[in-house]
Amino acid sequence: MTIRLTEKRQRILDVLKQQKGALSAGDISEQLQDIDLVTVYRNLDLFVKEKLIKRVALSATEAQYEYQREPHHHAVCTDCEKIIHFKAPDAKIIKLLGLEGFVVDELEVTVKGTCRDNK
Amino acid sequence: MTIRLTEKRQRILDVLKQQKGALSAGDISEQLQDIDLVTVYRNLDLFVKEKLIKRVALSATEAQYEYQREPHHHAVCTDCEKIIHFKAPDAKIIKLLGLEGFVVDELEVTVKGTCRDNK
DNA sequence: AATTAAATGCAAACTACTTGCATTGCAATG
DNA sequence: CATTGCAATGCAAGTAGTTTGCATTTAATT
Repeated sequence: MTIRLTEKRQRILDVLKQQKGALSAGDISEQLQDIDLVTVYRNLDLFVKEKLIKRVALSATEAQYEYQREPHHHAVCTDCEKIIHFKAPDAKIIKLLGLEGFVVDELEVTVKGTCRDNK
Repeated sequence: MTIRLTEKRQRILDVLKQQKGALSAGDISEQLQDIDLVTVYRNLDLFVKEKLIKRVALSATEAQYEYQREPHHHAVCTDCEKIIHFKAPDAKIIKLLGLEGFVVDELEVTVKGTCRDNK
């Protein structure tokens, strides 16, 4: 399946592309006042299916989406709420997990703690 | 701060304690018909603050809560939606992450993939 | 027993998200 | 170039999960 990259889709995707971190549907809609929120939702779903973006579960209250650059993980600072992106040796970690009878497609590491800024 | 363990709180906590996996507020409310859903929500929030239970972001549509036994991680099967709990050598993994200037309090590993049952 | 504060329930509000349906836009075909 | 058809969008309304306000009950303290 290949998707049609309409002008509105392009612009929604651009907002995510320009953003370093994650955005909610509402955040995106605010930046694109002429595009209906419903259209934003529908296209975010589509982009996730197409693996152009990723839905991340960092907020408890709303879904957030990130443009899919190289895969990476998240460190959430419980003091300042800042989210740090980092890479890790995924293959090594998966080996450490020792999961028998489970084929890993995707690894997601989230750590909570405090960043140096809060000392 | 220490909390008062009322009868209803006890019963809400018991439901979670008996459950191996995670439950939503609605799930719990169904099992405790005489306790108002609002009370369930309020106490779940309280338990999370008290670190008696943990809020996990495994479902996209609703919050789920788990009784806090030993810390563990989750493997989500994308075919059958089953959630497998497993332990991992957390200290070793944290070392592998090489996070400079970030003090890790909590490690959360989630993997997505397929379990043997779906072959 | 009287006082006070916390816990609970009910109704209503609020927020994130989804669905139905009418309209518009676009692409392919004759 | 007009016609057909389907995909994309918007609007309004609906749904689901969660929160808030307020009155009432329960429980601890004196």
